[in-house]
Formats: sequence, C-alpha cells, structure tokens
Amino acid sequence: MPRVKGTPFTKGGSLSVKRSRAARGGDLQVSPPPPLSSFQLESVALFIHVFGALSLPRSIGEIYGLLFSTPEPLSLDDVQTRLQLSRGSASEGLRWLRSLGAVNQVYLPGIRKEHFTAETSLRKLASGYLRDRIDPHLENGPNRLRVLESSIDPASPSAHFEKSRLGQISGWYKFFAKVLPLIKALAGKF
Amino acid sequence: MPRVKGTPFTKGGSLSVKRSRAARGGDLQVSPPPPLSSFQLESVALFIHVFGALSLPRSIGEIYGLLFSTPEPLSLDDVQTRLQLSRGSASEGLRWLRSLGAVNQVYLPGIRKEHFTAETSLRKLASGYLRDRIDPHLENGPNRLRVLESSIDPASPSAHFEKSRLGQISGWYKFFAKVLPLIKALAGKF
DNA sequence: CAAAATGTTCAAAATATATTGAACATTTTA
DNA sequence: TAAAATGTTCAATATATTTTGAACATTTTG
Repeated sequence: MPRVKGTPFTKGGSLSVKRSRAARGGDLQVSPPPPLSSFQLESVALFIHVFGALSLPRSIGEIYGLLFSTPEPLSLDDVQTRLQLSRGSASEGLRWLRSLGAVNQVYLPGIRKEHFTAETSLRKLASGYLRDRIDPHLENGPNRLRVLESSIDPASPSAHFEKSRLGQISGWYKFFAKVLPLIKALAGKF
Repeated sequence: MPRVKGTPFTKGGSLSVKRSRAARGGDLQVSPPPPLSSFQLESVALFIHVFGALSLPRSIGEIYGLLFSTPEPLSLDDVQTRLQLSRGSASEGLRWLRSLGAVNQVYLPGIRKEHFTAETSLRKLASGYLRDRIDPHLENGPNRLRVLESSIDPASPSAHFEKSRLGQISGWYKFFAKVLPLIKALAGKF
C-alpha cells in the first residue's frame, strides 16, 4: 500500500496550458500510471518495512521495493509515475540508493533516460550500508577516545573509575573492528 | 554539550507557593543542579552521538551517558536535575533503557527512590538491542515470505522472475539467522 | 542555435517524532 | 487516614525529518 497520504490536488491544476512533466514524458501511454502487480505491491510494502527498521524514509523503501520486484530497468520517470512520488523524492531517493550501491545504473542502447535496477547481492548491500552508515562512526572512534581520555583529571578521586570506563569503550571499538569484517565475509556467501 | 535548546523559563514562576518538584526532592542541597564533570560532559556527548547513529532520541543518549560516567547510582530526580530534562523524558527514557537492559535498577537500603546504573557488558547491551529492535522483524519473516509468495500468479509471464526474487529474500533471512547468534556469541568476549 | 528532454536542488509545506509538564496513580510515612 | 513522596501517562507543543514542486542546470536533438 504505497502512498496512503499524499496531496490529492494542486492549486495550479487545469489552468496551466503546458502539459505536466509526468504527462509529457516516458512511456508511450500517457495518463494512467501502470498499476502495480500484487507482487510489486507486496514487495513495496515489505521494503518499506525493512528500510523503516533502519529508520530510513518510506520513499527509499518504496523505490527499492519497486525496482526489486520489476524485471525491467526503470527510469526516474517510471519510478515517479508508478509510485506517485514527487520528482524530488524520486531523484534523491534514487541517488541515495545508488550511492549506497543498492541500485545499479543500466545504460540501454539508444535510450536517453538513465535506467535502474535493484542490486540484490547481500554482500554489496551489506558492505554499502556498513561503509556509508557505520564505518564513519568507527573511524572517529580513536579521536573520541582521546578526547574522552583527556577529560579525565588524574588528581580527581573518580579518575580510577573514569579510566575503567574508558577501557570499556575501547573494548567496544575492538569488538566492532573484529565483527564487521566477519559480517562482510559471511554476507559474501549469501 | 547537553541541552542547548530547552525552555529556560516557565510561566507559573514565582507566584506558586508550593515548591517545585525539583526544588523539593532528592539531594540535600536544593537549587543549583550539580554541574557535570568534564568526563561526564564528554561522555554524554559521546553517547548522544552513538545513540544518534542508531536513530535513537537525544534524551536516551544523554541519560545513558550520564549513568555511564557516574560511579554512584542515580535516581530519576538526579537524572532529571543534572541533565535538565523534563520529568516525562527522564521517566520514559529510563524505562526504555531499562527494558533494553542497558540500565540496571539498584535498591539502596533505606532509600525510597529507585536508583539506576549503566549496564556496560557488551553482551547484555547487544543482546538487548537485538532482541528488542531486530529479532521482532526477523520473526515476522516467514509470514512475510508466505504473503509474498502467495502474491505470485503462477500463470503470469513474470512468475519465474518473481520466484527467483523470493528465493533471494529467503536467502537474506538465512544470513541473519546465521549471523545474529554469532554476534551475540562474540559480544560475550568483550 | 533554440527547443525539448532529462536530471538536480532547495525553500516551503507536510508529516513524523520527541519533549514538556501538569494531572493522575500508587506507595509510603506519620 | 491524610499528607507527602515517588513514578507514570498523555495531550499539547516543540523540534526534526521528509516530501513536494517549481526553478534551475545540463545535455541532446533537430
């Protein structure tokens, strides 16, 4: 069930002479956006849910779900029309997914528009996500540890306690340094 | 740097005769909330960041950071006063952390108020987080797979493609079923 | 080159989430 | 039992994030 909310009507409306972007471009048949198959609908719902679990916006889930459930590569306009998203959302969502490596660009000979397909290799998905959303935090780790350490006054009575906490955190970083590569490696087998 | 925003003054103010909640309770000295040490300040900043990476609210990070960096158990009022949080945030934040297992209740003999300390065992932290925020999604997995499968029309020309996608997803679930216990096990060593 | 097609950006609006604080519930004390 | 202490809840408000859409930039076509 994509797009329950949305803005059902715009102010400009029928006054405008030049056709809307959506009405102009893309597929040959114009007005009625091709309805989604039930497999597509279910996939979109599933990925809205999955991406939501990672606190990612609904539109991202919708776009990935659509591409995942569609055999042919789709263009920006296809995505926008079929999901009834705004141009901006479709563009930024696709860009985000691309930068993560969750969506691949496909060049179709003789066709202007860029087309996209879903990347389904778990290895690529996982490593993209970890690279973009987890690793950066870990890279700052040593820095943060140093700052924290320098905030300890060795003369203070709590210095001993604070040092033990510092040790704690540094252990956590080591854990992540060990476990992340392991996850990436395992993901390669799926 | 906790609480940059916040509401610095209230309307009722000095008219009210009965002392404010904060002024009444808790520590012996009344008005000036005990200032945080620099180690505490840095810890709060660190955990706001860490929890933020998991898209969790700032107040949760503040509370955990304070408890983490404080040797003595703190009461709800202590937390509220030192972080300048609202009563509701402190209460709900502590409850959330408790339910996750990230905060332990401590009963101090002869003292009414409940007191809390930070749980620092990575095993407990990780398994609490996974149990509350990840496992539930995986448990729905088989269900979701079944729904998705039943949305495939075997007669349709895309049935073959859709079945392969279904297989893909079921592989992903298997990956998680394999990797999560592994993470929990490894966390035990840190 | 001008017009059309395509893609991106970003300020404003819509939506979602977190925080506040006062009312309420419960327990303890005297 | 009444008053005080403690803790929770939740409607209202504040804050943050997402979405929209029209303006803009860039590329391609004729």
